[in-house]
Amino acid sequence: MADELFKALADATRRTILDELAQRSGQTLFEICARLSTRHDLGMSRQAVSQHLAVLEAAGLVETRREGRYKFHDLNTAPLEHIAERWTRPDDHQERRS
Amino acid sequence: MADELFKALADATRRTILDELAQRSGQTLFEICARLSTRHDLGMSRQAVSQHLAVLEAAGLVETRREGRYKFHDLNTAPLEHIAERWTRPDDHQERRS
DNA sequence: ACGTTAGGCAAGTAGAAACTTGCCTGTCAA
DNA sequence: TTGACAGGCAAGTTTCTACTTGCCTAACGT
Repeated sequence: MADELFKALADATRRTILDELAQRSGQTLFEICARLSTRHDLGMSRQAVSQHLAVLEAAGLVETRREGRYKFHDLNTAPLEHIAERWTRPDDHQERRS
Repeated sequence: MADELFKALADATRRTILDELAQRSGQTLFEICARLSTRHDLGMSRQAVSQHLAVLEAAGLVETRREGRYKFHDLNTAPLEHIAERWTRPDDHQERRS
């Protein structure tokens, strides 16, 4: 569960996609592809971006809604909020396996 | 720079090591190895743990001090504090490449 | 109806991780 | 000063991950 979040954040391209959605949420796959190509120097296939979005969605960082043939991607920052607390407030995260 | 931080957090074993140091900071490599073996089910070679610690240190999450033949590892949570802000306060992180 | 546009589904490949094994260096205690 | 202890370095292996290529489905416009 937390694993997918950290794995999703581990890739620089995925973090750039999050940046893109932070600036303009609700973009389609093709829009994101176009913006990554122009604004950043990421020449990547549509498939690559699609797979990245799938990883981000599995981590809960991106939510999608379909409308006709369009699929819009929205940023969800909620999973990011409590990352630090795991180690800054260690009492909350002790493993209780008794 | 930020890349090393997210890469460091991507691995579950490394996050467990951070948990361990959050509970008891200042442990040596052998102490961490022993505790990972007993408290968690991670049967790993000393080398593996050592390499994980190197990654965590490169990310700034662990700081070390040598005393004689002992090397103590301390947790540093500072790099964790502002992770979420990159996307929750997007204005602060726009790429300014003129 | 037909071409175009938006997106999905494998299967394959190249490179990067994680982990191991073996040996080597430095520190301390007896 | 010799042996045990704490740790480091350098391969090598295997597993995972990012990316590509090729084809396929669904929705829309004309």
